[in-house]
Amino acid sequence: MRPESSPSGRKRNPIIEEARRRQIVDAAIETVAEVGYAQASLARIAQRAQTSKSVVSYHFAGKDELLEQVVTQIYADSWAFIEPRLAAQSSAAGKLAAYIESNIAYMHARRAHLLAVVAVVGNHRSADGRLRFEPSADESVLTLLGEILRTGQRDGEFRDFDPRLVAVTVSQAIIGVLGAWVADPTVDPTSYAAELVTLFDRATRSQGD
Amino acid sequence: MRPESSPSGRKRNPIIEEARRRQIVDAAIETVAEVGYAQASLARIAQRAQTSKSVVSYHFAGKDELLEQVVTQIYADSWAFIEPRLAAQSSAAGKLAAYIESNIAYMHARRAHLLAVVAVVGNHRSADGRLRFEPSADESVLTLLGEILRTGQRDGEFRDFDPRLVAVTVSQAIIGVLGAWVADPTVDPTSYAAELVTLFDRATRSQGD
Amino acid sequence: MRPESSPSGRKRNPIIEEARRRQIVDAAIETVAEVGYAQASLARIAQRAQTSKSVVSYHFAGKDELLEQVVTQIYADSWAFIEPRLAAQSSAAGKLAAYIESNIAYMHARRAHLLAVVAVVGNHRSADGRLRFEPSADESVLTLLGEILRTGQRDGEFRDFDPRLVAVTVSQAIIGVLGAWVADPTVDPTSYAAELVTLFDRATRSQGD
Amino acid sequence: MRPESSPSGRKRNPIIEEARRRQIVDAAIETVAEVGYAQASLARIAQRAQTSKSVVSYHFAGKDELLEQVVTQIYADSWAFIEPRLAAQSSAAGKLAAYIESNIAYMHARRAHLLAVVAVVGNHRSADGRLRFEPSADESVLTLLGEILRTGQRDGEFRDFDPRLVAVTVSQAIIGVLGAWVADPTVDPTSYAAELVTLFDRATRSQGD
DNA sequence: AATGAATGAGAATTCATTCAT
DNA sequence: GATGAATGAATTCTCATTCAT
Repeated sequence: MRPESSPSGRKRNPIIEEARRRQIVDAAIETVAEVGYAQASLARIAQRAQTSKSVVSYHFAGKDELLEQVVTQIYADSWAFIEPRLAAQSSAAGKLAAYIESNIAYMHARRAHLLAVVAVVGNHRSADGRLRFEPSADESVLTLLGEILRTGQRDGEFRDFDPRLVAVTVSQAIIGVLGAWVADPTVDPTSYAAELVTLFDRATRSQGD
Repeated sequence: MRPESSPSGRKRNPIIEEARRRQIVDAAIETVAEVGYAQASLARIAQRAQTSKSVVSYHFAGKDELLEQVVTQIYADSWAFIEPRLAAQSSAAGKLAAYIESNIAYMHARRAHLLAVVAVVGNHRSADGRLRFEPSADESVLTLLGEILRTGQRDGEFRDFDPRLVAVTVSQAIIGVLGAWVADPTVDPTSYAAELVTLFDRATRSQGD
Repeated sequence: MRPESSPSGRKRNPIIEEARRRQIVDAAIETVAEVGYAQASLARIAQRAQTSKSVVSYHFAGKDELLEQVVTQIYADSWAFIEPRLAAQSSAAGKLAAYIESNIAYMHARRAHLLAVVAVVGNHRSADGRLRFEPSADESVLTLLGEILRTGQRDGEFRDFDPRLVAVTVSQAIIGVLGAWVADPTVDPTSYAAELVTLFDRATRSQGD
Repeated sequence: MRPESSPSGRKRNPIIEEARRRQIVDAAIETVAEVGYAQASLARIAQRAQTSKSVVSYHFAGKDELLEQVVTQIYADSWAFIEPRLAAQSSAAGKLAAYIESNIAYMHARRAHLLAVVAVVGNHRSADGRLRFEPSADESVLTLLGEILRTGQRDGEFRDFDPRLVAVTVSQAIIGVLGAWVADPTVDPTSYAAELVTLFDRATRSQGD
């Protein structure tokens, strides 16, 4: 439950404290990316962070909190990258394209982040045995995509389809492209992203366009 | 999801031996589906198979071989279901639709198989730390889809696109639909499958059609 | 949870199994007696039993079950010693004296048992933080003593007093004598037991006697 | 429960220093009372004292010194309560009754103190593994009781018995009454104390009385 | 063919203590 | 005088595997 239980507020020395936490979270990301979820022990994470298990335990309530931070941090980072690129587009089709391309671009530059989120989100469970995070694509992402798609339909940009299905499909397609690149580094995610944009453009735009 | 034969595995008393192995593999599938890859210990699997750990160890060289059998068996089963449905179609578009629909239909009827393959394929690693199976969509599936798509392009059914990208996207879309259903059982995979067929039809067919 | 989870009944090889469990319980008794409850780790117990921690974990579901066995076994052993001595007496006063003397005699011959029960009963707690056993003197003992005392009152052997208070006092007096002996080995529990019998005889017998 | 003065403990800034120490000792008492000796960690004690572990470590040489203070302080407090009540009695029988009643009255009003002393005295050990305090009833108490009893015997108030045995028995009886109350709060320690006085009166007074 | 017993490695976590500031 | 950060030892427990029978 966080270092000590100081009577007053939350953090005590935000400067050092937060730096250390970040360093450990980064080590956790790299470790999970490299050896996978099941093999990512606190010992290994600590080793990569160049500390001992107890330091990790000091800064995080437990493995659970650490792994949650991994996901939370990656979600926040990626959203900070994607959001302005979305905002720069006015049409629904433009936003959809920006979403696909910025997502792929972000992860293309951060291979470990990609592997870590996928691994943690797909495996991390609470004590009751249920997955702690939404499987594969998180709910808020689907909501966001759903809104873009629905807006496009209302404005006549897109044809009639089930927005949730297409949202799921877009999400998975992005992961697919990234997965193909991870499995075979000669794959170019950028050009695949462009192909994906074309593909979904055809799949979604209304007849007349 | 994978065209290949099931065999391998040296036998001792083919008759009883194989029954026992099957029973244990089934228990492994259910266990992984229920508690996830990381929590699926031999003890838990043995418990569900109503035996003891040593029996499991006796019939399989180790946990590795057992989990490989899990994937191998599910690939074989699903291929036995899908293959005839593919063969019944003559056009590339028909084959593509049959692929999508039969894949989803198979897993729709076998939730545990779906969860188990995804979990094992995404997590199981050899001693050197590399994934034992191709991540998310295995190579032979992509090869098969790729051939269908290329044939369709050659025959003018499909427009010009990167067959590998579309193969990856189709594969992932199927997983996406199934994932949506697992997360929310009110989702109807059959109608989603139909939507997916439409979506990819639009995305792939050549201009004039 | 016991070794494995064989499909059939409880124990598998009662002969070896039970011997090993007994050996470990004995080691636990000696360890707790020697180093106290808080310092009695599974490692230390295993060491004294000339095995490894994992053997202990194999035969007992956990430290909890082991320590419960410690208490259960000592209660059973001591009762087997005391019961016939109680039965040999017909009067309530005789039974009371026999109870005091046989209790002290039993523990006098088994110093480690005495120290272990006291330590475990006074310290062992369940996850919710409550003591697992009745504190200091267990309920069934008080019930038994209470019945003897009440019988004596009904038959006119004993004066009028609160049977529960006297039961508690007798119980504690026995522990006191044994504690005095443990702290100072020159104390003779046998003669103290005799003194105690006299003391409670005077304290309980009805006026006229 | 123990005639002795509280002092010791080197001071730095007597005024604030001593207040802080007292506060921490109180927190230790409550913690031990609530969770037991083995679970009373410095972290938990600090938490209840609304500070951090390092503050505790700063004010006390270590956990050992803190727990010793717990016992010392309770002994001093209880003696301050009991002593005047003893002094008010002139006869040995009166002093014995006053001892029993004031002891029970003190602890009746301070449940946490009772639980804490019993727990610490029965468990706390020095590095060599020996109990730091005399087990269950400490020596000075027995000496005091012994003197009362011997005086009573010399003056003809009490019959002939081993004063040490009776001292031990009285001590344990008091703990027994308090233990019964702790286990079952409906028990009334005051009336049990009165019963105890009667019981020991009968058990100790000389024949003719 | 089958299995109960054993085992050592490694898991997460808690602990009392120290130290630089 | 006070404390946040760090740390290494030790805790219980689970694991996959091996072996004698």
